Amino acid sequence: MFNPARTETAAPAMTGFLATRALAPVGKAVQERAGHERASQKLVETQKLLQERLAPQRRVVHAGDVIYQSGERFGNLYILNSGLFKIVNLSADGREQVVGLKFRGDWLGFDGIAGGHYSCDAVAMDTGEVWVVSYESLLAACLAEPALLQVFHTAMSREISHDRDSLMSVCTLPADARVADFLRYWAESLAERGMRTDQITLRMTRAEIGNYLGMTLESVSRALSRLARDKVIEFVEKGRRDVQIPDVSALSAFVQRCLAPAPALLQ
Amino acid sequence: MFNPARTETAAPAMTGFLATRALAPVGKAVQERAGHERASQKLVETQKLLQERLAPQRRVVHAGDVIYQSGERFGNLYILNSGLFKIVNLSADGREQVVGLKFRGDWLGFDGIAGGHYSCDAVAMDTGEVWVVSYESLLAACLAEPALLQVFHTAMSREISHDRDSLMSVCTLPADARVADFLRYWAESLAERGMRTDQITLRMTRAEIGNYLGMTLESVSRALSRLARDKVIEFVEKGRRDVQIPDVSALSAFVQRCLAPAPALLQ
DNA sequence: CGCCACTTTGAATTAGCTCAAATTCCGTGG
DNA sequence: CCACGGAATTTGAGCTAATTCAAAGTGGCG
Repeated sequence: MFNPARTETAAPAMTGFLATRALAPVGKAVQERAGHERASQKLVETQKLLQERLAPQRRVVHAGDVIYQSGERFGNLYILNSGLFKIVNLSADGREQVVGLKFRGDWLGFDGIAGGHYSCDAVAMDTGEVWVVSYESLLAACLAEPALLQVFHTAMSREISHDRDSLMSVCTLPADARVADFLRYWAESLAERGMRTDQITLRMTRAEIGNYLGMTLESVSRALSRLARDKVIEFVEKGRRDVQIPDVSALSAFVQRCLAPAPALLQ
Repeated sequence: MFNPARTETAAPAMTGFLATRALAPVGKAVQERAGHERASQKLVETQKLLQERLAPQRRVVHAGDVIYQSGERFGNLYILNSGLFKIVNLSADGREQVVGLKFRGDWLGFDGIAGGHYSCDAVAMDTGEVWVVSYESLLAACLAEPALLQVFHTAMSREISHDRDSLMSVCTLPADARVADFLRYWAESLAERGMRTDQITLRMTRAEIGNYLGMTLESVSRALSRLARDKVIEFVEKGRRDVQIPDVSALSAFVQRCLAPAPALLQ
């Protein structure tokens, strides 16, 4: 639930697609940038369509704010305009699992459609802005504007595909590679959204990363140390929350190295 | 792709919701059965609605038939009327991962909506019947009949929730518990669909189960042996593909036992 | 009847976990 | 501005669950 005392109305100046331009991409490879520019442009158009057709309520959230909780009655979907959010599954016996990380452009709340109640928690990890849309009004708007329906279905479809990729990562990659793949995905997500990727801030503890990736916090720490030793990433001096990724493709190469069967040191 | 030589038109007698009644539930606990009856009834109504409004093309498939392949142009969604299907993700570097198992009532193809191409393979593991619906015609029908839209969204929502549960299972459960939880889910899925659950046939090899659960085939075999030793399951004599589950809740209890911190053997 | 694919079981190995200790960071209050 | 304390992180050492490797065992099917 939103903490009412902390709920604010978004200041118009920092919202909408205008804000995006201030954080223009700083990528290196020109053709990659072109792809990301396209994706970013598409995102901006989508946001515009949503804004015009739905006039969603905008809410500013802060780290720790709960957007919705497991068991709560379903009614709204949430479109993320900025900030970072985590999706947490809670089992009957108390196990807790981070099952998703969401950025600008992602939607929250799909899990509630089927059963009429949300089946997980959605929590802000950072200051951000969410657009609140009731499912009913979304459906109504979709009837008038089929393009909106396509946007909605696309968001769900992407979520399904990404969840499957997560499962594959957890099931087939060793710990070090999983961390590298996680950083790669994060960097690419930022790039697609038109944000800089050379230096990213992990707004989570090692324990949260580990939980999401199915390993212990110590394993995450060791993996990051190895990545730094191999110069695939670099820690920004003072503080280990900020990570520099000089070259995203080096992360993919690291993953492949982890998967390579034999090191073949000599000969 | 369907093998054209093997594609048949479904015989009317064995299709539709009438066929369901022949496989009425054989559950034990009365209240559980009531819940499953309800779910089963809902499923039947949904299938009826789809049939009336969409008049989908019906196809009989056999073990090994590929419903769609990664990279193939998206166009159709598939509603499963009977049979068992697996969803396989393939990574660029050749890793292969079973990311889903689908039964009667489930839908296939959602992953294709976002990118215009399917992003995984869907393969039949058994003889079954799928209803083929083009995404376009589905959307058109949804405009005329909003209940259909709800059915469609519910199917996607359930898929998202279940994918998250899978991730949680892989990330938080030890190998033995994962196998037990897998069997529990399978049995419950069958029960919800009005099929008998006391004796189920695993239509997959140990290797496939292991891949799906993120462990080796040997680990699956050992886990099943331990489950049998603990009388949680029982192998039907002659052949180890058929498993008897006298009491589904014993599987949940086994999972909890695996999670218990200390065995506390003495004192 | 015999082949072949699948399964089971054992033994040795190892990746990742647990436990523990030292270090760093950051907010808070003097 | 700096000292302090708690939380997060790093790193080491030993341990364990699960893997790999290997060898039987079993069943289905031509």
